[in-house]
Amino acid sequence: MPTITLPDGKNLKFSKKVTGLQVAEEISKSLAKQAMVISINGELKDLDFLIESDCSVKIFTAKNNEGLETIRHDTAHILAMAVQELFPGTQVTIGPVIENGFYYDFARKEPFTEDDLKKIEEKMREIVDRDEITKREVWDRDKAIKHFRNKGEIYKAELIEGIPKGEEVSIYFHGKWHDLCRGPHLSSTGKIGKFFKLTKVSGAYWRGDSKNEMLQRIYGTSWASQKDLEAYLKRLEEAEKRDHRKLGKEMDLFHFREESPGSVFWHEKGWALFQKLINYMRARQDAAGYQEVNTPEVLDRLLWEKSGHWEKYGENMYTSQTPDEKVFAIKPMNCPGHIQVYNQGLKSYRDLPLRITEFGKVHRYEPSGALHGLLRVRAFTQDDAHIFCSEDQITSECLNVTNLILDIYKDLGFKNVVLKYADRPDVRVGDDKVWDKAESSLLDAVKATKLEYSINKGEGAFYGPKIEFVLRDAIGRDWQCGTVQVDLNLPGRLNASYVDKDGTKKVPVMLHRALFGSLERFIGILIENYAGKFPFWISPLQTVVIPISEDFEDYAKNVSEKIKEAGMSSIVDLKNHNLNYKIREHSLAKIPVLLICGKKEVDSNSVTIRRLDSNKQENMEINLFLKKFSALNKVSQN
RNA sequence: GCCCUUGUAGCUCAGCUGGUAGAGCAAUUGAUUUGUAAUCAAUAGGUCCGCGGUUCGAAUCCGUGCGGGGGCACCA
Repeated sequence: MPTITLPDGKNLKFSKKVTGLQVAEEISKSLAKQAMVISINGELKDLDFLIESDCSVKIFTAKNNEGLETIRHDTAHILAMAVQELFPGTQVTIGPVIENGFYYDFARKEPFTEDDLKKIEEKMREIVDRDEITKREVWDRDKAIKHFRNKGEIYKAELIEGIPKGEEVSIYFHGKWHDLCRGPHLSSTGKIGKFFKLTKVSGAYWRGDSKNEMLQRIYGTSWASQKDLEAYLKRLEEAEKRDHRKLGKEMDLFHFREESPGSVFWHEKGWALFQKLINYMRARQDAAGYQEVNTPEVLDRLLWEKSGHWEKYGENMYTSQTPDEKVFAIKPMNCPGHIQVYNQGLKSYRDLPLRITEFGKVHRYEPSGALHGLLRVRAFTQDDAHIFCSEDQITSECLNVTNLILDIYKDLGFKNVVLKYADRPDVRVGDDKVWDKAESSLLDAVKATKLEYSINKGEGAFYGPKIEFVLRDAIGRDWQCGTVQVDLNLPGRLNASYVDKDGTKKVPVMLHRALFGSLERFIGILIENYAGKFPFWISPLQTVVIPISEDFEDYAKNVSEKIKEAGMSSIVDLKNHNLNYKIREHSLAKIPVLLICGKKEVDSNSVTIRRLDSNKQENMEINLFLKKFSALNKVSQN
């Protein structure tokens, strides 16, 4: 005689055992129709789960996340079903729900083609139409292992072997086809709907380990309605339009080429952007008490051996042998160089904290498959700094850095930032006591920001705990940029020291810190965030002056010169094209401000302003224009 | 690095089953002198990614190398 408590606190009494579906029917017919899954005391179950005793029940429809995820999970199942119907002999492995969709990994010799994807999709629709009934059975472990092994499903058999003893081995049937699965599932394949699409095929290692064989992964997306599906596909299209590789080419910012994979050839405009960011950073760091230095790009192998990089990071390092047969490495990091600068002259506790910064260009031999436009390169410029301090100064220094980072992100248009805090990994150097201190100091700094943070247990570097700064862009994507890491290792290894108050020599703590991370990467993110339409102050080409006809060329040139004198960038478009053409061209090039000069402007010593993405025209006296836009050219105006 | 896929003019792309390449835009030249998102015409432009093979003949088929793309792994 179960009594069922609903989320609103109401109780339903039943005279016998009931299924989730019956509970839904009791509430309303439409709910029963829309119901996807239920949860019993917080645990998700199938709709036909038989409720025997008192419990609290929630009923989920496609409008709930739980319902939507079940739809996706079911879509993954019918994908596997369709594949095995079309390509007998293909083994199924795992098929989880992921953000916006699902995938399923298959073991099959022949690769799936784009054409196969279409066929599979058709077959999936057919399976939905067949409306196969779902049935759940609990099997004996050994029976299940034997069953799948006999079927030739060795991966499934391996998965069952991995299920802890005592846990149920549940098998789900959709008609005759069945699969090992935890569930829950929809009551029949017809309930999934047809708002899905297979999106791509790729390789994926069995159990995510590159030592294992490679499986074929089919990705798909699945939604509660056609409208949702279309909206999602539209979002993908929008993201594609913002792709920094595409915009970089269109806007003539940079290019890549075969001779140096993963290294950027910056063009004039891209480099202007780069320089603006560096100049901005330089001013910010100056104000924050940093000293900027510059250290060699090529350093003797001996130093890298001493620092530990040769051993731990060697396979990612470029090396170079000189005619005298010495081996040098091209720096993958700036830290050893900065410690060498620190080591010049005796340091006292009065010198701490000592903040050394460098826009250092580093080279890392990244795996070819990892390269991705500006976001993952082999040569990049870090806005790197190393702060040498005492243990007591860790918290306040971390907090300084954090505040600086947040402020800088805000200036660049990113207001939504979350933190990730990572503590000691299993393999690490240093005393546990020192780790305790470092971790709590860092965590204090995290808490002091009052920002949302997550803890990544055991994900810290081998030399110390770290904070990572994740910013969210205009279309909701997350990017990891800045970082603060405590280093309990390197200063000692490279003999850094200071004389403390009591006259004894101590090893300073070193904080690694990057704000943007990599300038290259950050610019990639900026391009995508703004879709190439940068705020005025960082726009690489801020104004184009357009004379209406040849008669006004001198006037236009003069205006352009004045703009440059006022510290903004400007060109004059003297090409033999009409005004419409030029406006279109420069608008597509995402120039923020177009200035039109004709008779009217000459007569009144003015310009007519047309701003990007607006067809309003504003006439303004030249000096006023210069004054107004000079102000806009400062960061604080954004 | 691994799996799949891809490489044709400055750019975007076409080129069926093998018969030494084509469009639009851009460029150049000329005409036009233009008031807020494409004025007209002419001209020029290519080692079809590199190397090797099959073939009478390869952009096209095969092998291989390099690069790009999508994932996986990697991102101390």
